[in-house]
Amino acid sequence: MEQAYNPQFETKDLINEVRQGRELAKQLQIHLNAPTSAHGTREYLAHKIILSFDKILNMLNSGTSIVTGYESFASGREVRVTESPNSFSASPHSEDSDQDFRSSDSKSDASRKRKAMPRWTKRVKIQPGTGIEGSLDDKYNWRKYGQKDILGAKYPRGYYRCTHRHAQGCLATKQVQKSDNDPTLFEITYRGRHTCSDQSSNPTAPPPERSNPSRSLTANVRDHLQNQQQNSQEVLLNFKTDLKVITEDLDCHDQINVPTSFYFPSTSNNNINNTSENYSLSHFYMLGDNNFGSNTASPSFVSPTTSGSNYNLSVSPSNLSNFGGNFQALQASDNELNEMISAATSAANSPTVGLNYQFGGVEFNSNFTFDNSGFFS
DNA sequence: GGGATTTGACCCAA
DNA sequence: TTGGGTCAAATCCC
Repeated sequence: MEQAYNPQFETKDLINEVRQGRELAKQLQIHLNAPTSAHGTREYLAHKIILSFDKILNMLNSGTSIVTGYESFASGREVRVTESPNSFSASPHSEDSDQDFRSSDSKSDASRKRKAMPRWTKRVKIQPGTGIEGSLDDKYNWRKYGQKDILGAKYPRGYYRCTHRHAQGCLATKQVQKSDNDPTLFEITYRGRHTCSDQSSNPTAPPPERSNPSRSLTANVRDHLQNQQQNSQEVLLNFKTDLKVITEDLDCHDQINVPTSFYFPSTSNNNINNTSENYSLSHFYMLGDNNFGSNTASPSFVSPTTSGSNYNLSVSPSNLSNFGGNFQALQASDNELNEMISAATSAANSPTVGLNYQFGGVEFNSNFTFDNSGFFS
């Protein structure tokens, strides 16, 4: 069983705090658009917002799972990545079930080893009709070893282990569970890091995985996805070139959660007006570089395919820095806020939301701080 | 024939 | 006792 999320706060307090933070962000938005607004006022508002975020984090910090960001491979697929550094919920055989791994260690040792396995969860949304539901290609070779009907779940859970488990002793496993409410949404829980030679170039980052050509996506579909991702990254690079973020006045940069990069999804109604001094951002999503520290699980941020956001943030690049990358909060509607809180406080339904908080479709990770000096360089 | 998948049985922590 | 996780034989597929 998952370790229960233990909210040491009242949900209403958290909601109030988030709302207060949003109000502050809206005020900041107004000041950002007002040419006569004093710089000190903007800084004060930004500082208050950060304090509000810190307070929210303190409220949420009792959880066990850490949302490390989003990962996107293509339009139509959205991936939320969460990580739980230590697995306290593993079932007895989740990692040492094979005879090969039972023989050397005692069961208690194996259990401790298993509990130390890193565990993280992706939520992958796929487009219906693309034919990738069964594969959910994630670039490692997986072998299915079981399937179980889970109590209360509409769909069975599939159990996969690394194909190289026997040959190379790779202990990585994953579980694939289709969402009850949204059949296009899959929750993939990974356990253990790949130690096989088939791993990607960054063996310490949990999510990177390699395809299994024999039963995964067809080459055409995969190429299509990769091309789309590449196109997105080109957009990103263009934006990074055009946007210069000044951080010299940012006095709280050491605690600000900043994504690795920003991404404008080409399919949404974002409006990037490069011809004017300001950038009008109706959808300002974040895309990661997968190059964070070895202890983070692919802290990439992706574009959830939300649309119709009620808030259009118009900022100049220099002002952008004063908001420290958290301006996504400006786009959160009341409904979104309620959903965020609901998700963060409903451990029974979503055991991986421990430190999860989300603004306008982007989740932030309390353990994930980023020194933005040199960011966008 | 060999590797992958299916599925009923088994194990064991809660 | 229950239910999640895994085993392993049977079956499928290339």
